[in-house]
Amino acid sequence: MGKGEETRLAVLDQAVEVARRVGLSGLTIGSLAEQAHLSKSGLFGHFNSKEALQLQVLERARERFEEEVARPVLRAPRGEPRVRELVDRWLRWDAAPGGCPFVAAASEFDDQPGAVRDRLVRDQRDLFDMITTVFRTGVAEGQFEADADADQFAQDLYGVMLACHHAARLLGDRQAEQRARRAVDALLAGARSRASS
Amino acid sequence: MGKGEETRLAVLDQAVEVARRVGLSGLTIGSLAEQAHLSKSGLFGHFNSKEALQLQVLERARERFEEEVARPVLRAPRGEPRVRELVDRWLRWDAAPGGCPFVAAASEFDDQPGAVRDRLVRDQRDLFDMITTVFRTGVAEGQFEADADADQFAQDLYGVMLACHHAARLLGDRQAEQRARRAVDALLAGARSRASS
DNA sequence: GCAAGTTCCGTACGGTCGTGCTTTTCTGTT
DNA sequence: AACAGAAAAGCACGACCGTACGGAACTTGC
Repeated sequence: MGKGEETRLAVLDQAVEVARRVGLSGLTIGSLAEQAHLSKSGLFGHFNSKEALQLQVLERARERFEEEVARPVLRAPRGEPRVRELVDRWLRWDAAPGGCPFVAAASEFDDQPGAVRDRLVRDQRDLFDMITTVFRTGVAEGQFEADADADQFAQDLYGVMLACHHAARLLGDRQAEQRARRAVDALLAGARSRASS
Repeated sequence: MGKGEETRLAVLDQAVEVARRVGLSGLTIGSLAEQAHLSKSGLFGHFNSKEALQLQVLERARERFEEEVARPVLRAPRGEPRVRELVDRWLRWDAAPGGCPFVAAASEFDDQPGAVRDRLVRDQRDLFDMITTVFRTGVAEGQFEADADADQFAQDLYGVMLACHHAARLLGDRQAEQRARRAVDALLAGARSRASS
């Protein structure tokens, strides 16, 4: 890895942290350069446009999410344990200072067309697909009701995470995470296959 | 109402619409002035600072929410009908072009201290209080389990709304609202008092 | 240890931001 | 109709934004 690549990654890692707090459009070349001990033009040279920077920040955040959440989850036993592993890791990811960068970015760009929004939509779709897949695996294992709606489960679970994010972050509610876990319990209880007959 | 007050309100109403799309920090004096057919300084004179403008936008949004959602809800029959009325009106409010202005503002300011954030927290707390009150009324009516957790219900319901907001707005999912209603059904089913013995 | 190429800095430009000041235009009252 | 006060315009400012370009400083391969 050349020197350039090295500093580029360092800048991106820093930028992801900043974006958690101020969002993608809150990022500025100047302040990022300052934090990286670079000149504005020095930093700019690595990206050539602000939009490219934002896209790469998004990509880096996605990589991190896959490392810390998505991939490890697939190593947990199929079905309910895997769902719980997902929730655990997701909550941990979300609890990082500044919260989840995608949540911040999502509400910024949900009405602003462009490459960033497109990328964001793709990532969010992938996330939903990941959830439904994990859930459907549980169905295939016979742990969840055969006619349970995976898309419904995904949206519900996402809502639990968002509510936790907001309650904890904005309102400073210490019990938000605990409530989120209870909500997941209820979700799972509703999906669990009844031992009928 | 003098002329000044009249244009001030017109500007604020316009600003609320804009803030739904670009957030509170996305508001700029210049573009607002253009839309209001005013000069920058002409508009600025009504607020004297951008932060004051943001605060007044927040206040106007709150007024609107109370008119369109909070107050009418209290006229619905206590208990489950009232909860459903809340969900109905809230979904309608949220479906307005640009979505809910508070959702946009909340993730912008959840990590940026200041008067705007403080105001936002207050409003959000009031919203949660409203939900818990509506729910507890249902408990008092005997429609919901006596030991049901109103705070849990509020966070869950808020999550349903947020998930709907994001799925519909960012992902363009047409079925998001329908899923939200199903989620509310499940929530209510879980809270409904069992006709035991 | 020198040449080639990458990495970074200095500086500058046009633009927009929020914000003051002064002056003109409009409103409402007597 | 005249006048006092409010409302809006005009203009200027300093700051910061993203972007561009040329040269200095450093790496790297030979």
